[in-house]
Amino acid sequence: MTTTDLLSRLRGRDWRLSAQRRAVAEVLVGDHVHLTAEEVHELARSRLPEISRATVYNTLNELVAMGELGVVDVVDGPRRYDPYVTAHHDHLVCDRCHTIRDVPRTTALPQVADDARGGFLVTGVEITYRGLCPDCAARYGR
Amino acid sequence: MTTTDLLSRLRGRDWRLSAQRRAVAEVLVGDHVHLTAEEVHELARSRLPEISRATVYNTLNELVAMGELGVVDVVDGPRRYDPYVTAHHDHLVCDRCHTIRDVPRTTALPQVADDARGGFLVTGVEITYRGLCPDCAARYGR
DNA sequence: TCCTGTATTAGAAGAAGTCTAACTTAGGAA
DNA sequence: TTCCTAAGTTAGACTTCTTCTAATACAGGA
Ligand SMILES: [Mn+2]
Ligand SMILES: [Mn+2]
Ligand SMILES: [Zn+2]
Ligand SMILES: [Zn+2]
Repeated sequence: MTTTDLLSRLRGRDWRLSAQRRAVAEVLVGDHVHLTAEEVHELARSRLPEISRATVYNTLNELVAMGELGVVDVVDGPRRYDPYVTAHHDHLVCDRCHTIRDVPRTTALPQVADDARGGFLVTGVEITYRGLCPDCAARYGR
Repeated sequence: MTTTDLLSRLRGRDWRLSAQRRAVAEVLVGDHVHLTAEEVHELARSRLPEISRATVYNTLNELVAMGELGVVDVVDGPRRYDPYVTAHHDHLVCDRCHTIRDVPRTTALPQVADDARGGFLVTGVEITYRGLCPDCAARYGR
């Protein structure tokens, strides 16, 4: 199953697609990618050397606000941006080296009990599994 | 049901309980509390005016490493510290004002499918519901 | 062409957390 | 008691990550 990629989705949007924004979008390709802003900047520069850090941040923030990009927060270290928003999936995060791995969401979506919701409007749910990646488990965990 | 509070749990530990550490622990009381380091510092100062920011951070980090304190990351804004570690529970986070509400974990723990785990050692799982708190929903949401 | 709002830029500024090096303290040994 | 040592504390510098600012560039419409 091929999911529509970020850049194609953006064409169908009312959003000016400048050279800078295109460079950012072109870099965020693939379903299992979790880049930092710094990595996006680095990669975008290889296409458009003069692109600035501010524009990268601006663009990433806009894409997140548009729902075209997800954010994964690793607690330690910079946020990561996830272009795979077309299907729900969860994340496995290594507590040691902060590697992220996608895992499909098999279980039914957990729900908040009505009596615990207390007027809160729930719009989404994130499941984060924590542990040690194979490398760190070998070196460290038992 | 009364859960044992942080300070009582710490007495049973091999951990020197200085005046500073006690001030931090005494402030982290209650089951539905999610304070920032800054807030902890502020409150601890009212008990022990000379306590420093470094000590507050040191103590919080140690308590987290000891498993006596949980961390909640709100994506935007500083981390929050959660003394309610005696029972698993999940969090409802307002995307607008970053208020956190505890919700009991009703559903069975989600599991990572064996074939997706790929050698990853899973030690925990966090479920975060996102949405709008009652106030923000009234002001913004539909 | 000119105008106007949007986009981009470099660098300053801000927020959050960590580190350093000096100082204090509390026990234990002598 | 006095001395010694390890652990704890402190102020403030520093790092990292992100946002802001103010100047400039650009693009599309009148
Ligand atoms: Mn992902
Ligand atoms: Mn909680
Ligand atoms: Zn790892
Ligand atoms: Zn809110």
